[in-house]
Amino acid sequence: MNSEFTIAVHSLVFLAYRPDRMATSEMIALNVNTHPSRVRKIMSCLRKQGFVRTKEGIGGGFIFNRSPDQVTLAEIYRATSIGSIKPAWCSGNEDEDCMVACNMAEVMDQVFSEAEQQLIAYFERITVADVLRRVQTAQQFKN
Amino acid sequence: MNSEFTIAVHSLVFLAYRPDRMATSEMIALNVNTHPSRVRKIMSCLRKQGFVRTKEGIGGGFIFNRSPDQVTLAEIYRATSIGSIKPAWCSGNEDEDCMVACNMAEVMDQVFSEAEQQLIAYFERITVADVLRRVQTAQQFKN
DNA sequence: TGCAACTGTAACAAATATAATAACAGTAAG
DNA sequence: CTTACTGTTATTATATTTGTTACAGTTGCA
Ligand code: FES
Ligand code: FES
Repeated sequence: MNSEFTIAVHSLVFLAYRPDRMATSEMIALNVNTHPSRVRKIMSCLRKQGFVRTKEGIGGGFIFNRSPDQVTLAEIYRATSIGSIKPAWCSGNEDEDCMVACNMAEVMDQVFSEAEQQLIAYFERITVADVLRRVQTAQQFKN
Repeated sequence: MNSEFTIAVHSLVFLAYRPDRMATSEMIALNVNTHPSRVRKIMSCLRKQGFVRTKEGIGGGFIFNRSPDQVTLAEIYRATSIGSIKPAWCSGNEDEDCMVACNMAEVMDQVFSEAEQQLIAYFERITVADVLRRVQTAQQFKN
């Protein structure tokens, strides 16, 4: 899995945390620890799916467009990283004269696809608000 | 996830498929479609965990050391790829003066770790023998 | 005993994927 | 009309993954 999912979740949690639920790509990038351009790219994706809206021009930025306790990690995963648990590399060889060589790629495809469904089912149970609460809990344990 | 898990599963299914449950790294590599050296590296790992035993020297190779219907994908995953669903890149920054920046990495760690448990729970339900059966089924649908 | 066919392991090279950065057009506020 | 922002693409740097080579160690067998 690449880290777009992580960045998307972090960005939304950060927005949820802000009183006005708004921040610029620069502020988010600083918080997430990456480049503003990368944030914009991923947020642009989240905008197209309705998670956030954007305001261009001066005083603009990204604005959380839904309720943090309604947005699940499953939705974010689907929006940013669907298919990413399956490795790009596939085993086997269709030209080989062996049932295993010819069909393993397809079977592993099924397996990874079902595995991803399990993952999504788990993410379904966690909202952005939950993650923010976990952050608060983690913070408390430091004090 | 890198593809060591895929290669390990494929190799064991291939061994299970063979009447004598034995094959050399060259035969496996041809079937899997990779380099014999890569197969040896991964099989060496499986040997240390008792999935296979090896015979060096002439007429040697890798031998399935357990019953294919007793070996689950969960065990293979744990042996080869534990921790790999979590991306290496971590968001946040401990030095930042923000609760979210400081704790997201830890929280996402938890989330990915729990997600991986779900994945493993699913893999627990699939054996090498099951995968071989799926291969056979996939083959039938081609005829 | 010596050759041939294997595994075990490490080192290196090539290919690919990921992340960072730069650049610039478009937009809105003031 | 300038400033602060997003949107998007292109490029570069870095990290990861895969392929390949090399060679020592092991075993069977003529
Ligand atoms: S920016 Fe990569 S999936 Fe949206
Ligand atoms: S060879 Fe990579 S985990 Fe075993």
